[in-house]
Amino acid sequence: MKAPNMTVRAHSSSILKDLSLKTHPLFTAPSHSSLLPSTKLLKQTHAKLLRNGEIHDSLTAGKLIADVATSHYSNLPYAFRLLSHPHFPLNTFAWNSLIRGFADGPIPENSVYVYRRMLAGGFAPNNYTYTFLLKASAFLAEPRLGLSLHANIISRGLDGLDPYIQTSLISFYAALVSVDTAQQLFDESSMRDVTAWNALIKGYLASGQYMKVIRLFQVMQDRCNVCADEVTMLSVASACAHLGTLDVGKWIHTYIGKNKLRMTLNLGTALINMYAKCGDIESAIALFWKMEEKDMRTWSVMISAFSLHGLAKEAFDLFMNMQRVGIDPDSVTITALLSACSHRGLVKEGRIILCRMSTVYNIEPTIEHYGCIVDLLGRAGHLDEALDLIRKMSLKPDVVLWGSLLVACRVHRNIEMGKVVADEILELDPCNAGALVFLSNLHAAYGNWDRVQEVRDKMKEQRINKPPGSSLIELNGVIHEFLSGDKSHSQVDSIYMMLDEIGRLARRKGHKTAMDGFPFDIDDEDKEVCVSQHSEKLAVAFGLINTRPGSVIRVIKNLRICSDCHEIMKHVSEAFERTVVVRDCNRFHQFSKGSCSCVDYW
DNA sequence: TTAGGGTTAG
Repeated sequence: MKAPNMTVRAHSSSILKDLSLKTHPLFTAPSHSSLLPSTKLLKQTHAKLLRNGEIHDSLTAGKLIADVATSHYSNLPYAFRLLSHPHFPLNTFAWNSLIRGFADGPIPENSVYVYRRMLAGGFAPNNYTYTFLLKASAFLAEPRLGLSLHANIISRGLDGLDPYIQTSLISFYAALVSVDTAQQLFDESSMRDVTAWNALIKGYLASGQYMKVIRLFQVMQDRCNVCADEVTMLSVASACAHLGTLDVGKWIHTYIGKNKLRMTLNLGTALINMYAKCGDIESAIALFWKMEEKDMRTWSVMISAFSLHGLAKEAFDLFMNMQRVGIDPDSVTITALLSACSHRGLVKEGRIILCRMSTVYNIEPTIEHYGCIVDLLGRAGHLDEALDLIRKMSLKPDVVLWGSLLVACRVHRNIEMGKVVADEILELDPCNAGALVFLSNLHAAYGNWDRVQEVRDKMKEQRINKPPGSSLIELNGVIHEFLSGDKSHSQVDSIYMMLDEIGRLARRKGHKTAMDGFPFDIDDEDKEVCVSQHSEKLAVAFGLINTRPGSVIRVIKNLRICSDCHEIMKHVSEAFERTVVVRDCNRFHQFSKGSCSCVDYW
């Protein structure tokens, strides 16, 4: 296959030319007394080879470079000096070893510099050389570099011969260009082993095409007779977690056991995450305690699982437990903990965690941490404190951070602050749908219909839309998706009849449609119709029709559940004697006997 | 004597 996008390739040559060896604080050669044991040994070997003259033997010298370059990245300048010595017997293996060392180190662009020196010295790169360089280009998030390397691979006739290069290219295209191009390369490749499949599947996972991940996993085994391995299962488990498909998730857990795949630390962690994200917290807990080995990620995943399910106390207990067994939290652990505070309104605890971050845990707060705190303070009604925190923090606030505060302003009906926040958002992102809708509703509330029209026109002109609400529900391993007001499902008539029935039962219990956040210039009746056909209601109606009485109905929603749907779900759980679990973009809501696990705080 | 695919929060 030819490298796509020739225009990019034409000017990408500058990437290979305008480079020099970059330094890094970690590259500073350690003083003699602080030499790592292995470094000391390497220097002794070097000295010995110099003394006995074996350094002039190309194979021996190459081995020394390889050992030095792959020992620790602080030794990379040492390896580079060795290789630059005028009498050093250079060979491709030595060059590759140095490229490999730099590609895995803190400054991957140095590997490209070494590659350029290798070419200038008249050495021909081989198939090994490009696997290291393509990895470096992925680390550097530099598509032009990868495309340029692909061009070199083709011109040297190395494409299509080596499965390692093929997979490296698939992986590079999936990560930095497009998964479609990766798929094209994969289709044209004659060597589709499990690693190539894994690279492709990972590409679909990274691009958010989760159903495709599961489909590919099936095709790979059923039609192509390739056995999945632990790495495949990691991607499939992650796709299940995103989709919330518990049945498929359970099936892959069984598949791992049946096919005797190794339950690695990473795979166990991915499965815990899958169970938690699919709403089965009990299985997540059971697997967590069953795992003999747990690393910081395993603990963090479990803490965030508790957080997602509104179990803040359990999240804090586990956090303490984690430290007791000597595992330090990282930035993700703290995010999970702060998010647990947010879901339960634990303002005091959240403030303490923020204070301790840099002093006790040695973690500098990032914009995400501030996001959690702003969310926590905002939801709890401490709007002034949240705004003050944003103004005082050393980081530049982003749209997401302001967005959290805007949601809080809407919930607590602080119109004045909401206006200020919406302006801040539009300053950063003039097309931000959330801020524009807020302003439109604000003008409508004051009857400024001209201004409303102005905002609406702008949204129309720029084709700005809020993402449509979508809900997923799994039935017998098949995922059914519903959009708001969806009439495309084959069971449309019975779904809408069930929806009417739910509405009747709810009204009998005194339910009145809650239409918060809706444009004020739509007729009340229209608003009611819109709300009554929200995607999660359609999914639950479908679930009620198609599942046996008493079974749990699980729905995954892409947006935050609205107040009306939240109330309706409570009625459904009571009237139909069903547990309804809804995962919205923030957390889980478990409705049972007329109430929700979030105790109406979300 | 070197190589490809890896889960987590927001």
